[in-house]
Amino acid sequence: MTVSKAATVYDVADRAGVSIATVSRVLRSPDAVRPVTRERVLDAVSALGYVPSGSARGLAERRTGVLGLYFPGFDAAEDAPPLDVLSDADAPPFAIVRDDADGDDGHTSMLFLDEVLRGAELEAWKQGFELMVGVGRDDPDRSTVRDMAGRVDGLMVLASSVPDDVLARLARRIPVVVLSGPPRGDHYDHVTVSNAEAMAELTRHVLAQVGDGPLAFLAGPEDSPDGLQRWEGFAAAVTAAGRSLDDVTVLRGDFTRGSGRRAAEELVVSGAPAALISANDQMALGALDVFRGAGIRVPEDLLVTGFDGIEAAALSRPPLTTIRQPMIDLGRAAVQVLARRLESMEAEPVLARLPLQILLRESSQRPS
Amino acid sequence: MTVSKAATVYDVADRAGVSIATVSRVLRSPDAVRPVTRERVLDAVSALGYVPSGSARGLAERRTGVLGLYFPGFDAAEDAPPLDVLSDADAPPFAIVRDDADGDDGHTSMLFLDEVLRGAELEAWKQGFELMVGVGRDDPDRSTVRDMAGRVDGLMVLASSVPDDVLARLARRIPVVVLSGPPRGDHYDHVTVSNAEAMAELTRHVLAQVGDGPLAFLAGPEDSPDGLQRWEGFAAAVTAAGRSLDDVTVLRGDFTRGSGRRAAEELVVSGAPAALISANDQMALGALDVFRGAGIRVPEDLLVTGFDGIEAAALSRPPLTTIRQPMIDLGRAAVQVLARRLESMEAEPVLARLPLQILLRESSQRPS
DNA sequence: ATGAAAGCGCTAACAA
DNA sequence: TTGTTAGCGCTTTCAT
Repeated sequence: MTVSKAATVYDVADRAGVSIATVSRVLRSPDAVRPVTRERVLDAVSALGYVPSGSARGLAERRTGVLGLYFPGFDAAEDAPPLDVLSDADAPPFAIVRDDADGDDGHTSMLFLDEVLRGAELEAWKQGFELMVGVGRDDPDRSTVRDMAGRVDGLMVLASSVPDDVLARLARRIPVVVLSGPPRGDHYDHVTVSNAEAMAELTRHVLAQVGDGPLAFLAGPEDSPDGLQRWEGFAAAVTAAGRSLDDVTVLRGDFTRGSGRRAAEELVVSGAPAALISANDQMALGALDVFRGAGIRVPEDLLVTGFDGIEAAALSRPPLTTIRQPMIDLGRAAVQVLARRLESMEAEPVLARLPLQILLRESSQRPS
Repeated sequence: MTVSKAATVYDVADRAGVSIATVSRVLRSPDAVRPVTRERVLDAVSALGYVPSGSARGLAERRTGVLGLYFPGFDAAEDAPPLDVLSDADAPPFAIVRDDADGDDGHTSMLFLDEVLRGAELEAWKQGFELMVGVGRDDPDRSTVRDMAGRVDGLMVLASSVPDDVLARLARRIPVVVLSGPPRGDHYDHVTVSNAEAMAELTRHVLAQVGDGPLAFLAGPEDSPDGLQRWEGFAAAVTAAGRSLDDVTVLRGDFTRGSGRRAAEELVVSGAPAALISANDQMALGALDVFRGAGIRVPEDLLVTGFDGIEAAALSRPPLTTIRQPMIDLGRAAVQVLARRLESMEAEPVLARLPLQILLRESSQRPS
């Protein structure tokens, strides 16, 4: 644990017998320095294990080279058990668990965020930025995101993870790009996807098979913008096909597997439709479970589709047709937009839309 | 895009009619300031949309309040397609894909890192730190991790993502904790798991069922420290049971599903053992596929176990017994260790070992 | 309770 | 090509 009190430019300059300006030059524009001098400086640098202070640089340069990515909070996190590695040193090296669990809800939603993060990190690296991440929690004064805003050159904010007023304030200091979700005014750049259009297309695909057989839609919570857009896409396709929405059985869930199961049970009781369009995968998977149990065959008796493209959707039986968000590309795109913005603050606000992938799988293909 | 040139303490001080020292006080120790004054300052703060500069703070305070997390690179990333959102504005809103893919290799390994990250972020938040993330890539001069080191108060490094010399150098400036993987000397704090012990325990569990029936071990690549530790745990349990390792059929794979399949095919030809212990889940899953195809029943004819606890292991048929790394806790523990270290540089290096979870599932339970 | 002033470590004019 | 020097925006003694 020998952490010496960090060498500075002065130390390096001393040791190399040059001025601090020369040290700085060697690091930032090596060619502006005579090779011999440069060598001497570099030697001093490695001898002292010198690493420039990001804070000092940031202050002098008036830019940090860091981009911030801010996520909505995943509830359960706050009350995670108070792990304490340091005290229980002699814990057993393993624990045995009989595991009969069947898939956890909630957990999965994170996977999307992970992918966005990966995309953002990749692109940030390509563009020469570092990445700082933060998660929105029930922070009374939103201090985290504000702290972040003070440390980064630009901020990427996922959907509704930051309330409007806070966002507006941060945007006065640094550029902000809003990711995924409905546009939030023309003061920010946006990167999003065409939820409604893709859902409409998928609905057309289903309608083409079921003709005017009975339809059910499994909706998300009322306050979900995504859920709403998906419903709108569905509704548009249905009406465009000359059918009335009154014929459609609309069930409301909360995006969890459990709520999907409950909805399906209702359907089983009231008589199964020809197709069930779900606003997300989790609910569709829950429904699939129930249908299997009830002896309703998918896709022979009933077509089912989801939305999101989670991994479990590919592994279900039958594999679930779904629409996949290009999460990695969302992250990458956000960084690109931000990087561009950083170069020209005057340009018009951007609204980039990324294409969704409709993954046709067995659950929506009626056997001919 | 109205990004004004960021207000500073001076602006706030002017507007509130106080000195910059008072502004600073209001923000850092509000009680040291008379309530009326404080109000006046806070008003100015929100009127101006003031957000303190992290760089200036970091410089003055000599600590940034940021922790760094550095991952090994996931190869394929570098040559990701050169996405360009800004140019193709009128791309179609969706694409239709007939998806018959059966599970992708490689991708999954990332999930672990994601969880570590989540744990680290959670704990960083609890401890009042921000988190910066970086991925190790084939960076000639490792500039990314060095940049990070210059910006953070402490660094968490995953396994072998940073070469020894670089690591040693960074550790001269800031505390470093090494996560998961074999200890790398006593200059760093470590947080890791007991690979070998857990594998030994799992092996005992299997041995208890197969008696002295023939055993096969599906090993990872030779140069994998994890793979090695797992083999050692297995070997220890086998010898402790009074059996010779010469009886064991050892197959070598590369941690991919494909290599698991190939190994299983060999086994099918040469005659299946009573149990197959695999060094990771992917390979075990590949093997499971082959056995099913060959009409070998798991667990009736053959027990199979994996290692890692990936999601697909819970969804396979039969569900795969495996050992799960406590990835979230690894992340949390790393932050805890780092935070502790930041308070006392003199304390002895820590080596924290987290317990693994042995998840017993159908694939290793011979029906009685 | 508040203000004045000295840095924190670096970059970037400007001089030499 | 190299050195001198004035900030960058904040925290923190030390006075008052």
